[in-house]
Amino acid sequence: MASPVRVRFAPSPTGFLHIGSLRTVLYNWLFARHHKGTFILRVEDTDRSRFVEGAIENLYRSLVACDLTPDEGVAVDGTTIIDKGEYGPYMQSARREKHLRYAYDLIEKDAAYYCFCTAERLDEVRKQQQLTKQPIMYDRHCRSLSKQEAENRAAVGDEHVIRLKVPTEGVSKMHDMIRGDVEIPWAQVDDQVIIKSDGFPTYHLAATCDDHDMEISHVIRGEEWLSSLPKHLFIFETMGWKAPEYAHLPLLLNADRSKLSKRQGDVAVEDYLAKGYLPEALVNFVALLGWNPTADREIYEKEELATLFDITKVNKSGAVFNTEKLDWLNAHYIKELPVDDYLERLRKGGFLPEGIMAERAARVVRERLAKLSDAPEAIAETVDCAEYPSTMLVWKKSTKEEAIARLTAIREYLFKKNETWFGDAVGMERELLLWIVEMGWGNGDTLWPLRVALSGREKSPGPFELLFVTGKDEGLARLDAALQKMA
RNA sequence: GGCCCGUUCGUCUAAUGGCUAGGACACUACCCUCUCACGGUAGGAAUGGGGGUUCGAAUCCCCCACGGGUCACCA
Repeated sequence: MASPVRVRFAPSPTGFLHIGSLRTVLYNWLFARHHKGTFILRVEDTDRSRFVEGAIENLYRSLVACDLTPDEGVAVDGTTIIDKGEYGPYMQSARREKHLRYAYDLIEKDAAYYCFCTAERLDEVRKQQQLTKQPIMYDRHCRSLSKQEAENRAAVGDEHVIRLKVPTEGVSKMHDMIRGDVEIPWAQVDDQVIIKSDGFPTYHLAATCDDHDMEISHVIRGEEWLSSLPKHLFIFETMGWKAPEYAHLPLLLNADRSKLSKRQGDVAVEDYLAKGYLPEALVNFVALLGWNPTADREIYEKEELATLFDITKVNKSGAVFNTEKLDWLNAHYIKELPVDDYLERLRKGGFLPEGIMAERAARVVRERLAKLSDAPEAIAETVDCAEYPSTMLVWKKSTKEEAIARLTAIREYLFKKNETWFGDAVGMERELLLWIVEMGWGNGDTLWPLRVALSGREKSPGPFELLFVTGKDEGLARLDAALQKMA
């Protein structure tokens, strides 16, 4: 009689979807799908000072773009933010009354207390602790206040917070699905503020209460939360609630192994998407950062990952976010796209210049793209004939006279073809190669001048592909220009 | 600094006591070839160090080193 699996992603609306968060989202999503459970989006907006306008819409857009749309919770319908599901509200700030009630329950159960210490006093205490090299913690000054006195002061309007009254000795024993058993001495755990002086709860209270109320079965989150697990478990225990199971994911790192940060490159999913990384590639890549189902494959679809997913097999150590491999994966996905889909994505991303030649060039350069944003330059180089010296037209093992002869003959040959003949690069190649053999020529001395005449470049796509791009008239014009140069 | 977590090729990883530690990216060489790209083949490249346990250790235990996380009225 296993209870249904319900997992959540609970970001604070402070900006964009971080690439590390994408992996957290993905693992939650995979876990939910694997267990036929529900994936929930809850927005943790209890710190009003950090709220960023448009952040939720932005975040949600990234989730949708990666096809990781939550089943339940906060959603964006057009331009309005709505709740989807029976466990709302899913905007944490709207649950404030509940949090407050739970905080008073905790006081009732002698697991929390009022604290009237000023910021100045707290600063002073911290300074002292720093000087004497003591652990930096709240000195529990208000913990000994009588409940009656504290309540009176609070009732009179004395500015206060509510702190958790954690045990002071022994160890907190925890279990993590990835790391196994973990123990943290209570002496290391602070009397954390759970209700701020503005009356809003902090993460520790809000997240645990909401996880309980929303019947979250498994909490899959970043490793940075592991050290505060004792507090969370303490709340579950004193409230008499069944705690969810926990999995703390290893962090994503910069190349220098520090925590992945903005300083060293893009960290926003939207930035990667805007640069023309395909969501499929991004998801595939990020899934394999910290976990791998078989060891001898790199390409996986999301659905397949979901059936294979095993949270207990996730690595314990952080993974460097290495863009080189992402590029390779993305190039692979670009090559696998159906042509129409490929062109459509280029167009949507703003990477496809106007014009029939540009579209033809887009087909030709596809295999050279690591990301869609590479397309405009590649297309331009294929469409435009560069300025070049006449000497470039001569193949290394050939002569100017031979180049002129070949180009003249080719010009004549192409002149007799109709426009549709140029629409089939593969057909052209077959026929021209045969013709070259018939004429007793070599590929190099023929194709090199042809290709240079069409591209004006040492390096370029092949001559047949270039003819496909230019079409008949432009192709002939470029041959004429080449012959002119050598005249 | 206290506490917690971690440590397999440069990077992502596989191998949960038992073949010469496997794959991928990147790199190099070769092949294909009119150039580039694609593709193909091959190659170099790792169990942080030291002690144990065991017939046998990347794998289990201990110590050290190193890295990361955390120590807010932020999440």
